[in-house]
Amino acid sequence: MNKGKQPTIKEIAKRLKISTSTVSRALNDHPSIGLITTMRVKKLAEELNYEPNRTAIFFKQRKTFTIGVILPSLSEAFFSAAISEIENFANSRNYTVILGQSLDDPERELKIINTMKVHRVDGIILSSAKNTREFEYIEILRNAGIPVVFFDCVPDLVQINAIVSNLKTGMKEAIDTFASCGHRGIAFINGPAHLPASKEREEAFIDALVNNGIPLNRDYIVYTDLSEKGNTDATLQLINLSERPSAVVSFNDYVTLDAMNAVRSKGLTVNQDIFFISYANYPIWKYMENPPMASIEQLPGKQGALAAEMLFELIDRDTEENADDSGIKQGRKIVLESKLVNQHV
Amino acid sequence: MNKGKQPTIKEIAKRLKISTSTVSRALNDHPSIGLITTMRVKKLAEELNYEPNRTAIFFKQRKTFTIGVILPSLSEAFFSAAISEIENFANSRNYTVILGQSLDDPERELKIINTMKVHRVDGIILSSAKNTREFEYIEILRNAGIPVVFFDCVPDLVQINAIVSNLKTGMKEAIDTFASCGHRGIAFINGPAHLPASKEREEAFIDALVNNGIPLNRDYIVYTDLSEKGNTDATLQLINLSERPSAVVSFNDYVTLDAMNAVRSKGLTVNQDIFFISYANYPIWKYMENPPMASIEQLPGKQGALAAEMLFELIDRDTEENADDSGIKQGRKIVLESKLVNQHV
DNA sequence: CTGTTAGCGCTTTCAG
DNA sequence: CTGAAAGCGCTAACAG
Repeated sequence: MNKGKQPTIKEIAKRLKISTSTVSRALNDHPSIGLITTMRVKKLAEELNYEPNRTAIFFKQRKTFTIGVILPSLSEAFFSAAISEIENFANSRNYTVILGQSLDDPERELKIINTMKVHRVDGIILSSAKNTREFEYIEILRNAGIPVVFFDCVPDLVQINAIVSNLKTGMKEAIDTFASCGHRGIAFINGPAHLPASKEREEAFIDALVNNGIPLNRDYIVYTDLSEKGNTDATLQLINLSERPSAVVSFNDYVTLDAMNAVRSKGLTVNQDIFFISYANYPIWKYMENPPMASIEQLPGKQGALAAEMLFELIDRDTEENADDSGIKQGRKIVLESKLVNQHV
Repeated sequence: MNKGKQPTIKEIAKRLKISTSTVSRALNDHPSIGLITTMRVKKLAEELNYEPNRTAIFFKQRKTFTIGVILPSLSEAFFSAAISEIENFANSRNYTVILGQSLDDPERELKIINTMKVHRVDGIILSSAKNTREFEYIEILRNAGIPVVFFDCVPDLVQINAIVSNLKTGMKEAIDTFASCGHRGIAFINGPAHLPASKEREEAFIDALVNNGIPLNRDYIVYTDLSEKGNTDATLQLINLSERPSAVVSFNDYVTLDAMNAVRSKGLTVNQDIFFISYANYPIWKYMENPPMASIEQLPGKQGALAAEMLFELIDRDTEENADDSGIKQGRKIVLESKLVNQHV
């Protein structure tokens, strides 16, 4: 029960009657240390059950081998898939992941970012809170020299690193699919208008309609704040139109779930009176008796992995002390094409 | 662009022509420092945008204000609900959460535990990997003086701290419900036999049958390894019996999802030919047209919060240096009753 | 190849 | 009320 009596290099040095620096070097396989000494040191370290005190190393090296991941919510399937892959990647590099959920609250987000800064994380992966409009933290982190990679919810700025998913390709496929099935009344339940993700979807929606020679009906675009009530209301708005649409693209699966409930509550039948396609983030369709017609896959796991990869590149670059300020890395963006998958029906 | 030129207490001391110790004390509101000095120090610190270097503090204080959370999977709803609450709780105490997913692999689990030990976390919350049979890490962590709280998947040992959910109450209610609806052919799709959680469920299942005067039919208890195939196979085993059961309790929602698919694939109808109740961990029933009859709620969020609470008690206790070894805290367990909820049908 | 020395930033006795 | 000095455990010039 050698409580708290963790051995240190000093202890090893004393027992071996050599200096601490030699011990340190031996332990780190420094080439300049003789093979025999190295062996002796390692052997004793083993015996004593020596473990380096990383807090000392962190302190000394100004590096923590820790990255921060900040997400709106840890309990949404999209994000848990992403973090799962991030953790995986980090783990393979012997990095540790620290975690924060913003709950889409900008204040909370800022607080988490500060905590992470204070913990001196080596980098941050961030999916911004939906309601964040001011991105002061970008400046804060830049000053602190902490690299950041965004994904999913990416601020509409140039000088940032991000994994973005091209929402347009998937939307086009969705509309094409609907059109080729003969649908003309195609509606769109979009998310909050201020989100880049909403704008992009909407543009793509309109483009795709035009492409298919379907005239745009403004009533067919409705908005939800993504709450259950918002989703339901938006859906009812569509259902109550004199000319009810027969096909609906929606912002994401959560919206679709509520929408389908609303549809049923009105005595209509999914996949008969009305068809759905949505951006995928909830992997349950295979279990539903009447799933949407298809999903636009956004590959959250892949996005997470790519974000991690990009972040580690930035970290490595920093570490290899590019003293020159070319290190002001211009924002780099990797685009991931969304695409239609899972023809459920 | 004061790159890397974070001000230190030394800097403040110099400018104010006082000693670093005074600065340190002032910053920490030490009572022995004069009000005026304290003010001056704080003011300058503010101006310089001083931020204490936590890595130095961690090093000095042998405390990292970080807890580790290790879960089998980050992408299962049950666990994301739990971690979400843990993060919440930790956040409110200004602690940081570091994260690891074992993917139910004992080796990986051990590796993560070592990483966390090395990062000197102040405590760990752990839901053990399903396949872990050897709990050497308990000893390791005890020696390292890192308190641990288990939840959900808890080793069957006495000297550990844990939040356990009493699976029996819920099972009893489930069987009672089935029985009161007139079901006599009640089956049980259990998880891997070696799990404490499976054993407990099975005991409760048998007890409850007896209680309701229903004779036990051994064929009505089947097992799955929780894979999709395992779930399907187990279900088919039941369906193919000469006397098909009319009601099924299953290990958890994921099992039920696959089971319901299997049932449908055989041309049977859920909630007509066969009824389901399962331990809840997947919040989607409200969206299903034919959900299970009810769910046995296990309150993952609450379990997480309780685990965090218990862990912080242990940490605080340690910190208030109970040098005496009464600190060999006997295992304490908090039991959470599972109960039947969501009468979906 | 190895030892000496200094120091990371902060806290904390011990003396005033 | 304040300062001087030591030290946490480790690394890294700089000397041999």
